[in-house]
Amino acid sequence: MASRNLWHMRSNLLLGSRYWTIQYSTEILFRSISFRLFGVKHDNADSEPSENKDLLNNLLTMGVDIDMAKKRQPGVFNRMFTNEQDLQIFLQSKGASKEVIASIISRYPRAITRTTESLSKRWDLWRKIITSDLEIVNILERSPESFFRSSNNEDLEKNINFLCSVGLTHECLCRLLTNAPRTFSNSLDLNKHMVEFLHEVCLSLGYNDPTDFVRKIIFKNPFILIQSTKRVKANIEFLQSTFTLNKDELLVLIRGSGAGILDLSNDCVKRNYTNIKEKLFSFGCTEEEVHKFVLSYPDMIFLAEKKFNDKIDYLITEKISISQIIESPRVLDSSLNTLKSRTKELVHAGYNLNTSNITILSWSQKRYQAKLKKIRKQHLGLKS
DNA sequence: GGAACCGGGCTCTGCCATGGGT
DNA sequence: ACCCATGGCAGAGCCCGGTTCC
Repeated sequence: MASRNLWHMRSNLLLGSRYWTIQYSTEILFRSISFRLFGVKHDNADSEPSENKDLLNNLLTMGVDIDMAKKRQPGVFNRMFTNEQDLQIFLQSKGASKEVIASIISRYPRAITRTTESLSKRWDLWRKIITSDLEIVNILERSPESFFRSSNNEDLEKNINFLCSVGLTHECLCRLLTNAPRTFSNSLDLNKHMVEFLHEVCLSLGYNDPTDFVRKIIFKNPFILIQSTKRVKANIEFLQSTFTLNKDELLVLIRGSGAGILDLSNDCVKRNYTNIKEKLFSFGCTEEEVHKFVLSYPDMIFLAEKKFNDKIDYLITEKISISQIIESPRVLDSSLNTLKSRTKELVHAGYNLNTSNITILSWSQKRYQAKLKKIRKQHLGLKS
């Protein structure tokens, strides 16, 4: 997933500027909200509304991309009161760099409408779960909307209590907030709704410990609470009908290896699965083989058409048979680049992929290198 | 000792639509 | 008429290593 890979880049960019803080002065903390006395929309469309000048100047000084901000939330620019300077001071005190703050406001301008008191309270609630300010800054930089979209701190607090009552450990809550921060900006009702839905699914599948079920699913798939029940329901139905699973089999799948694919958009699941099926049919596989193949490694449904086909086609060109692939579905775990470099190295070392085991293609780097070394040694021994 | 099995670690935002409030 | 809060959607992998098995 491209967006997931970007995360590393983003955190690296942040590293350079994250290790500095500003002494939090109470004088600064309790500064009044900046406001424009005549903060109503100007009638004269030709001239820049004078009431916006302070705001625009402030934002420009802060390095905010005003065009982007205006495009995203134009309403913010018509407000009488905004709080950009206090927001900046607040975030700086938490260790956010100027660039990060500018990026946050550019992407989620409504952030400047929050009061320092509200921000401070919200921050403290997040700090109940996440132990360091910098980690929170990191999340905000990734996803400003998750923190700023709601100012309902009461619901946030109730959400935390609710998720605790579901039986999630502190560690799990931390993972949830780090990976799916939107979960905590959901209304309490929305989160409850999903948990109730999962309870129902659990009971309908004949498992009488719904709490355990929900805990397992959230552990396996921290993103589940930011999906719609409609989406999750459709995906469960898809799994059941496509693979004609009985209750037990479905239960094992969705709280195990299939938990992740509940997040995918329904079209995407169907599209990717159809592609897998057609691709394998084109090599003469039966429907039964396709089912067995996908169920043995459901995550392959994450693979978009191009990636899946490219990997299969590449392996075939390397004289690996389709039956070898469906016997070892986890080889598709590896990136195309890994598959390419390893097949080349192995062939060069005298390893016959067509007659030997191909699971080596998906081993961890450490194990793979150790094995490759032995293969090379063996090959040299045979030659001499 | 080496491979198979299997589970886990990382990891989800940015945009649009809509209903409610003023 | 406008803004805000919030629900929902599209999008789309790779790697590691502990334990068990032979």
